[in-house]
Amino acid sequence: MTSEGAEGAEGLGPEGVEPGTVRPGGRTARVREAVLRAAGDALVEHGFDGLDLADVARRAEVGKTTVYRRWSAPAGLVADLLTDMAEQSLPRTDTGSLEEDLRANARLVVRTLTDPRQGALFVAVIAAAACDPRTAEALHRFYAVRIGEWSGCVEAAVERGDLPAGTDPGEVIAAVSAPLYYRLLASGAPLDEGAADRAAAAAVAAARAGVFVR
Amino acid sequence: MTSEGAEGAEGLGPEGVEPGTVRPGGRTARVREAVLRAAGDALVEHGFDGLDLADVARRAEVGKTTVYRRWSAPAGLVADLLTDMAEQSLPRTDTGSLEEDLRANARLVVRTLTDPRQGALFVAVIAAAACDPRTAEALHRFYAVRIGEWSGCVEAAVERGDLPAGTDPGEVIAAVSAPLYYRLLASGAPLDEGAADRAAAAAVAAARAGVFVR
DNA sequence: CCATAAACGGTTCTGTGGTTCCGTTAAGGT
DNA sequence: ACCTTAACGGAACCACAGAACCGTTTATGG
Repeated sequence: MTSEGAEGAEGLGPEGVEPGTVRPGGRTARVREAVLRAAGDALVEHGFDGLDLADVARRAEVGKTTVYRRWSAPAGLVADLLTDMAEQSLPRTDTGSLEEDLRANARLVVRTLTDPRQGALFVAVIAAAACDPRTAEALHRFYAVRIGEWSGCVEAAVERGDLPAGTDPGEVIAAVSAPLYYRLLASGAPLDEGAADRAAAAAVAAARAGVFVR
Repeated sequence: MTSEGAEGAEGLGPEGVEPGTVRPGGRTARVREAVLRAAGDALVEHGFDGLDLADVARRAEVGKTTVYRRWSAPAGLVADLLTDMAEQSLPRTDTGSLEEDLRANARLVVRTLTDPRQGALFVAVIAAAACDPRTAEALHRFYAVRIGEWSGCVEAAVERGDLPAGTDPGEVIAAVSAPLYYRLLASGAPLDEGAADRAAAAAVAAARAGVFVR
């Protein structure tokens, strides 16, 4: 600390830069990975409101100071977890039939949401997003990625004249997921294969009717 | 309390009965009302994770001991708030046209969810439900009531042959709300009148196609 | 109208979630 | 290979959410 000219030193900004941004390699990356995995486990077990950062630190075998310093609040940790989840994408099916593709998508969503681990994780993550704007932002990005991944099969359907020209692919994909999430979060109606197939069929019917034409 | 034969007295169960159940009149009812109102305000302002029971007590001008005793955890308070919300229902429209009715419903939902107070309240309440099973239960009951209230117009449409026989009214109503809640909670897509009208149109198209026939 | 105890409410106490401090380890530039 | 300092980690510390205690108010049955 001998020759700093402008900002940075002490007392000027509340914090210089986010920790983990200047030296993101080696140890830092390893810590992040371990903490995010531990956070996922903790969320599955205790839900969002039961998320204890000290517990996460213990699971990750990391000092709790580190967790508090890098992610401050529970919501921040979940937000980071979400950006991580958005990166690891699963490949979509492409059968050449819109019904089939959307049904496959719907069933995948149901399988995910009813899976003991994944389902609990999604519920917790959505709870977190409903509590914190920055986490909500991260969640929106996550779904934008997921919707983008599956838009292809709708675009193909439009291409081959199976759907009206100008149909918004994202709207169609979202229309498939929406009823399933509504069951999960709001109505509590059962999430089974029948629900999945109905969701897909409803989206197809609406799309064919031109409801999603921009 | 002179001649109770079996349970009740002391030391048997951890707590005899829930406070507020034996003498629900007068003061108790007044307190409940004030606390629920205050809880609503607090939820709107700070969200579910920022819900502080002491703060609620202060707003309601009630001892914080009372709040802790009667509702124990924040989630319990929200659950009670939800049963209260389920009771005050708004009347639905009945224009005689399925499209019109569903569009009115969709627009009402959008108006509710985008209203600064109501919207925040719903988000907070859903967050609470995503954190606690008993609150989730209360939320499911709430939506069962709301869906039941609007089922009439679908039943009428079936009656007059506007929809296939055997169409499940609840499914149709849920199909209207689902995309709107999906936007609110998951995708973050804008919640405007266009979205409402599309949601209603999609539900109608799917229902006409017989997707919701039991 | 009175007696009983249900429910309320102020105060005090405590466990713990989160912060601060400071020494140690190891990225990353030269 | 070496030096600077970003980032980690243990320990002591603190504020406050939530429980426990006990006296006061007031529903409710007779």
